[in-house]
Parts: sequence; C-alpha cells; structure tokens
Amino acid sequence: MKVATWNVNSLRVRLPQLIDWLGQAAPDIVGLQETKVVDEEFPVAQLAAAGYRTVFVGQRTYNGVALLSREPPGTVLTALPGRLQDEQKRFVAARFGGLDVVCAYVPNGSEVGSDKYAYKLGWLEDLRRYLQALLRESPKVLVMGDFNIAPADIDVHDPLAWQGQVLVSEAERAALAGIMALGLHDTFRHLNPDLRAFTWWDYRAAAFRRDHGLRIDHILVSTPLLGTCRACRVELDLRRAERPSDHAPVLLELDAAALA
DNA sequence: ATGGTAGCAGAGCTA
Repeated sequence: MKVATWNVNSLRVRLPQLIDWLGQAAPDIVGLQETKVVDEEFPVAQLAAAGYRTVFVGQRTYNGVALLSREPPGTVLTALPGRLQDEQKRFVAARFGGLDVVCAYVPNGSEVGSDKYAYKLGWLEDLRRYLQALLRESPKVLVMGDFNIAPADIDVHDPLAWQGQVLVSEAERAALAGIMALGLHDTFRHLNPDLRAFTWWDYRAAAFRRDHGLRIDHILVSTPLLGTCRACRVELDLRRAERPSDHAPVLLELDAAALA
C-alpha cells in the first residue's frame, strides 16, 4: 500500500503531471494541497477516469485540499473541527477501512510575528486538539500534508541563514513537536534517520538547481502503524518536470495490513 | 539588500 502527499500549487495547472504520476507510482491514497480550485470546477471526472475517488474542499485563488483514493472513503470531514466557519480551506479527512487519514495545508505564516504567523500557530493548536481527540478513539491515524515547518536543522539547506525565520522558528517547531507528542511519528525521518532531503524549493533564485530546499511536507503515522512502514521517499522527478510545482510529493510505502 | 518566480486574475496578493 502507498500513501502520498503533494502540494500541487494549482491542480488546474498540474493535472496532467498528476495523472501521469498516478499511473506510474500507483498510490492508493493521495493528499493534495493548494488545489486553488472551487468545488464546482474540481476535476472529478478526469481523476475518476484515472481510477481515483475524490473528496475535496476548495476556494478561488488560494488554499484548497483533496484526498484521492482507490477505495471509496467512509466518513468525511471537510473542515477542522473547532474552525468550521474558517473561510480558508485547509483540511480534509476521511476514513478508509480501519485507517483515519487527515490531509492538511498548514498556513505558511508569512513572517515571524505577523498576523499570519499568529494564525498559523492558532491553526496548529486547533489541529493538535482535533488529533488528540481522534487518537483517543482511533488507533490507526495517518496525518499528511504541507506543514510549512522544517522539523530540524537537517531539514534545512542552510540552517544558519534560516535560523529564526518562518518555517523553522522555535514556536513552529514546538507546535509540530506538540502534535507529534500525541503519538505521531515522522515516517520519512523514522525510515531515513540521517538523510538530508527536501520537499520544497523556492521558484526564485534557481533554488532547486542549487538544492536550496526545506523538508516541510510530511506523512505522520500513529504508533500502531509505525511498524507497517517500509519506505518513504521524495519524488524528485516531479520537481524536475516542465512547469513544476514548487513542492515534490512524498510517498510512503506500508504493509497492506495498515488498512485492516 | 526585501530581490528572485509562479499562480491567479487581470493589480496586487500569497507563497
């Protein structure tokens, strides 16, 4: 079984790449972020033709998330409980068999100390509360998405230059650590303890060519799932493509028993 | 030093 997360930065633009990649990588469940498409225009038929069910919640221009799956989803949530009237569409969750899957687009935060930064920390606290409740009732939980946080200095191409900046600041890292302290594990780091790898590179200043990246997209799993995880890698080919997203997908392989 | 590029939308915001 394979689960993947990808910030597509416009599903409209990236749809051909996405469909190609679905055919090649054959993930069972995919979380997408920054779809930037309203629900009426979500490409349901094209993704169905590629073999995927879809659940999604979007808005014009900004944000937007989706879950694609081979199997039909059970219970679906399209907003973060505690933030049901937030206009920003950043959360979708669904149950697949015995597995609860959460797809999140954590706010970027813009700049340390800004209003957007405060919004990011508040959003992360609401996510933590939701996951705390979910983990009390559900042993198998997978949380994936663009967290907009590099957990440690190994996840940063130039930790000195980035020190204290948004995406790496102490408060953001503490918020992510608080979520992981609920009993969630960073699968990439668990399976690749010393590997320096990134998932996002700025479009500007030839950042990808110079590998000036950050690892800010993550797939977290609850403790009962950790032993089922076999491999986790960054799909760099999609960042090398013509007209790429600024993020590469992260792909996790786990035993099919995870779903049972 | 506040750039640089991409997406959306049609100027300026967000990332």
